[in-house]
Amino acid sequence: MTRPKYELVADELSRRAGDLAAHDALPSERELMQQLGVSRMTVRRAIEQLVRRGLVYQVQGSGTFVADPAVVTKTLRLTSFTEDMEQRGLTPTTTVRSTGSTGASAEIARRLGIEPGEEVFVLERLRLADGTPMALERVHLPALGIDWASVDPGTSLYAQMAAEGWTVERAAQTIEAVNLDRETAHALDQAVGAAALRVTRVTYTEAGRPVEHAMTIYRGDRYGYDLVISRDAG
Amino acid sequence: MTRPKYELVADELSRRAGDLAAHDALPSERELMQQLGVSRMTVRRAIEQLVRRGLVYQVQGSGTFVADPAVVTKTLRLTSFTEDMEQRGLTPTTTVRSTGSTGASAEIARRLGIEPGEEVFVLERLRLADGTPMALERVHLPALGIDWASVDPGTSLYAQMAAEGWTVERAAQTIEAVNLDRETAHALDQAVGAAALRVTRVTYTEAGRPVEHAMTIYRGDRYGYDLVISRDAG
DNA sequence: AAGTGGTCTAGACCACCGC
DNA sequence: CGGTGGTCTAGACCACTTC
Repeated sequence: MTRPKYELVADELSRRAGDLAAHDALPSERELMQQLGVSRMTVRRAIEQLVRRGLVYQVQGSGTFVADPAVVTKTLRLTSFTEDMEQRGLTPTTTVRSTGSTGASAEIARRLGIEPGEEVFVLERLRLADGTPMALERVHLPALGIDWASVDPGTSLYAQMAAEGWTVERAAQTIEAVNLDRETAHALDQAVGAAALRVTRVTYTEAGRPVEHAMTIYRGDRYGYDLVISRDAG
Repeated sequence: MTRPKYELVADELSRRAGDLAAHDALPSERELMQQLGVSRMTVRRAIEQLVRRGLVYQVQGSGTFVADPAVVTKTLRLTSFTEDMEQRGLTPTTTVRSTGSTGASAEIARRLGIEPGEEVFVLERLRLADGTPMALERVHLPALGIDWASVDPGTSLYAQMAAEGWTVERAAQTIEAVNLDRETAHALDQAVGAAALRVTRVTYTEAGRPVEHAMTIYRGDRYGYDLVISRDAG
């Protein structure tokens, strides 16, 4: 399975765009076909990727131009805590506070698309970055045919699911601001009442099957949520 | 300018998917070409849109299937406060607290890609939903050749910019949790120290030109930030 | 009028799935 | 093996910008 041609073309164009100044024009699509020896559709598909990354922009009747690099390419991606921290240059670690099984509450069952009372695996983990507590996370996992009790809860859950054929693809999140209660404040080494971000996430496979419900409390003084959004909806 | 054919096909397929159950298969691409009298590329382009919206998913060698509808299609879009509230079934209003011009601070200048001290228009607005204060917003606008002082600050700034040829396309946001200070708490009718969301946004045109810097404080007890994100980066 | 991106066609071959 | 989606070609015409 070699890389498709349009990705190679995208790489090449990405390199060229890097050598140009903002708002400089790239060669026209027809010129690129000849230079690179590919069809126009392949050129267009490559450019389409760069447009989505915010690297170039197109103007009908005029041309394709290098975008101003200020926005960077920090597109919104579904990432794990581990990836997230590593991207910030921090070393992530995890302390497991508790594990176990329970019957799903009405709320959790609704969000996971299962019946209330159905068995779910519950996991509470403290997430640290460079040894400092950053977040407290409570995860609910449906059975999925996985023996969660025998899985090391300190490792990546996504990797475990992937090994069993469940590939996460999409997540719906709600971000809220909350004041820390006594217990959570203590776990995060914060003052009671300090502001924190509560992120509630339901993760889905490509087919829309919910495979994880997670509620995470992030320290407000150490964590911010960065995202780039665009006007169209795809 | 009629709607392109692939959008009509996407509409038709969207209708059909609605009549099917989750995980039912759509007709194959080759069958759809014949049924709809279009080429395969047009069919694929239509399906591509539906995949991005999370409505269907494709499995190579197998087929195209209706996704489980639980995720909804609430994709992340760049919206205004007005659109946002209306989507939640609330009536948005705005109170302008102050307007004026000033020299850009180093931080604001950096983010807007202008020189420190360069003139920016500053606008502070209280945003209400059904009469209840929801957010306090401080906006910094670069000149852009627009006479901001003569613009009604209670209306949509994006609409004003669009009228002058500046189309917003993308925004970078940082979401943080903060405890309300005395002044802001008073404006939002909240207790001092209550948790709130601080959203700092820089808005860009498609070409990457910054056209707005906004810092908005949302009441934590009345506002949550919903978003759907996917694994790939485009 | 010439050149650009936007849409669309009619083919082809490849990689993968399920029988 | 046949059928599926994934990639790719070589054309064509349209809508738009620029001169």
